[in-house]
Amino acid sequence: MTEKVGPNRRMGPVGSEIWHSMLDSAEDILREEGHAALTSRRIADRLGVKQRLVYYYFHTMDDLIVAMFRRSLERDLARLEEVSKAEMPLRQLWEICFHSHDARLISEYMALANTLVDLRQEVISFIEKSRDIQIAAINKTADRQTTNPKLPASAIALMATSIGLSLNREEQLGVKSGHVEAFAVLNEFLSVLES
Amino acid sequence: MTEKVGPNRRMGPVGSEIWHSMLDSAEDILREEGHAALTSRRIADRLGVKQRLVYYYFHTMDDLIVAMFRRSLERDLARLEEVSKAEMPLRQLWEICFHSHDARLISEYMALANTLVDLRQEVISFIEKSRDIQIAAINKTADRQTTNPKLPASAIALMATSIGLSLNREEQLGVKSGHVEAFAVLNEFLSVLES
DNA sequence: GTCTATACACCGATAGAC
DNA sequence: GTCTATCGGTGTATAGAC
Repeated sequence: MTEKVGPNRRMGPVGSEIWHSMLDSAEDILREEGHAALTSRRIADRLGVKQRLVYYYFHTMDDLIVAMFRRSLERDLARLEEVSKAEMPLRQLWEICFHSHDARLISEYMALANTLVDLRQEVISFIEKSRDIQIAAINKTADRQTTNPKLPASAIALMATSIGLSLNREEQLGVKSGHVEAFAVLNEFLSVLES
Repeated sequence: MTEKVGPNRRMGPVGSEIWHSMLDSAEDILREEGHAALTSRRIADRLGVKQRLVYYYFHTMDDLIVAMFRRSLERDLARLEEVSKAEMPLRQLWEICFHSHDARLISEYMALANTLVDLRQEVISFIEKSRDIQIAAINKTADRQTTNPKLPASAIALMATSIGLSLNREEQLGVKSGHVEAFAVLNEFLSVLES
């Protein structure tokens, strides 16, 4: 599993225990201290190892960031797919969308994606895949919709996700205006689709 | 207008021409190259002056960032207030929300606000003020709403802004799923409120 | 697998001259 | 108002030993 990179640079195995530990630490740093603190030295410090070791497991810091995002992306998609097998999955999907994501982490990834091309590709891929899962779930309940005219499933998926993101973000910031009201609207809509 | 800071540090006038030029450059850098490139040296380079001068006009880089955000915040709020004087301002408000903001710049500010306390305060203030303006505008058209039950203005404001943000961001990323459909839904809703 | 040691670039911030 | 000069710190990434 070891791999060569530079002229004299060996690489460690992908997916090993310490490989995961490093991504765990990186994620904690990104969430707790932000992108400016996400450095190879601080990751190593958290684990009690030397900085050099980070570069044994990841070619560059950019690669580490992409690997970190892709790992959580795969976990999230697996969860969405699992939940959407249920008879009436919309409420659970909404719970995942709203509760299981850290708004701060998301905003850090979004900013990083502006300059990191490979990460941007992963972000796009995640949005498209999760939307497809949501659309399929919403379509299961299409005949229960009472709005006139009926709303396309893709529009519902996009709008619900958008609102979830903002509610999440604003709650973390401490903004409250409109939140109770928006929750009520969404709850009513969900009740119509899933008794 | 000059002001003292450290023991031997003079400060330049706030609001002068070069003060604005520096914020303009900073904004360009943030939009085009991201937060990692937003340094005093690069700002100076863009203007053809020396790095030291940036610290003549701003105490710290954090102060510069806050000043930069506050300046655009004030411009935006003034525009929102101006537009909302119209008889039927909702379409114009929506246009501003959707078209006049650079999604990339917003995401950089959001990430910076995670770690920069003063910036976070400005962001919160902006969200609350702009929401209040929107709510007032929506309330003007309350009697035209046909949904049952009627949606609270604060919920409409939050939801519309959220969807606008996401549409904007996703269009810039290149994601298309659900966009045409969501636009149609919003357009229909706007048509009901403003013939 | 983990380490020491190191090259080299860049950053924030300041003192003080012109 | 703008400059030269500089300090101390931190970052990425590599070579090569144990």
